[in-house]
Amino acid sequence: MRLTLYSDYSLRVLLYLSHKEGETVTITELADFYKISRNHLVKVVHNLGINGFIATSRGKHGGIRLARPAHEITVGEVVRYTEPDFDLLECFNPETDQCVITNTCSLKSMLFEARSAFIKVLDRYTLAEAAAKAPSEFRSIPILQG
Amino acid sequence: MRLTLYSDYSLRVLLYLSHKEGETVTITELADFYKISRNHLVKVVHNLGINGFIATSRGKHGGIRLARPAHEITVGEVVRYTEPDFDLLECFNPETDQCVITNTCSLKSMLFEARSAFIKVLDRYTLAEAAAKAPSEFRSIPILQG
DNA sequence: CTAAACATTCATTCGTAATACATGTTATTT
DNA sequence: AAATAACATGTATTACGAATGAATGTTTAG
Repeated sequence: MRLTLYSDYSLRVLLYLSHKEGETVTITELADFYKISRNHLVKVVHNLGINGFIATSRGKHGGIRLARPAHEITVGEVVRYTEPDFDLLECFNPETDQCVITNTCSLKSMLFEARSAFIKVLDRYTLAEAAAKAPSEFRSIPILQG
Repeated sequence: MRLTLYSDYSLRVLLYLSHKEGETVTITELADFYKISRNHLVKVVHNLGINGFIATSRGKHGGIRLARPAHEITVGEVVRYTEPDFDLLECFNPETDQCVITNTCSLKSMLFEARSAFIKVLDRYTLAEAAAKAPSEFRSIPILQG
């Protein structure tokens, strides 16, 4: 279970902008700071603009900045717009589901509930909080690797 | 955000065995019932055996059956053993993390908490419950597709 | 001894995330 | 008006790992 690097990069861009709220930042500056592919960031920034998280301006002295205050944008909201999907099981997508027991097993609703719990946590946190130093780690339940 | 088909198939195998608790079932029977690749199931079953979820017996009249009662095996436990990892962000794996802000941002702890909430829900449900008909859907928080 | 079953390893396919590239559009500056 | 610096947008390529396939080994019942 992973988020895409795309979501990861999207959050990093918004975090950087949160630190410099109000200022205009260029993609090149972001790529240099994070030491990641400028080409990939181009797409990430483009998408963030389309979804209204950032305001973009072209031309000389152009760049990007947060379109809304950092304390009004939740992490959950961002992730919902950047992840391609949240289809945990085959049966989550009725278009492609071919499982023969979809109608008689309740795994789907269990995973639905788990997914909701996941998103709910992320909806409680804003970019402003994420940009602050981590207060502690919430890893109360250890994850075992198979 | 997805689980692997491998985890999906693992759960399906255990669900089938839950329905036939005590009986011995062959991989071929499972593949026929679910109409999925027998080769893939071979691996799934092998892994479930290694991790103690099922008891396997070779030779004529061999097969597999649950190694523990269905009501004692939680969905969360299974998923933890079948998913390759739960590394939601690059910074989740210190071995490969190259993010330059890992130490000053708190996204990691937020995602940790969300992940714990996710697993916690799945730890509440057993295979016995999953094998029963779904009572309802818990989809309280709608997921938007980017 | 044979057949039926799982055990185990290796090889291949395939989807898609990740990346790279090329060209277009806009706006500022001189 | 021209040059430049920035984002916009679409296309192509690469790379990784999940998914699948195949082959051989081992065990057990009859």
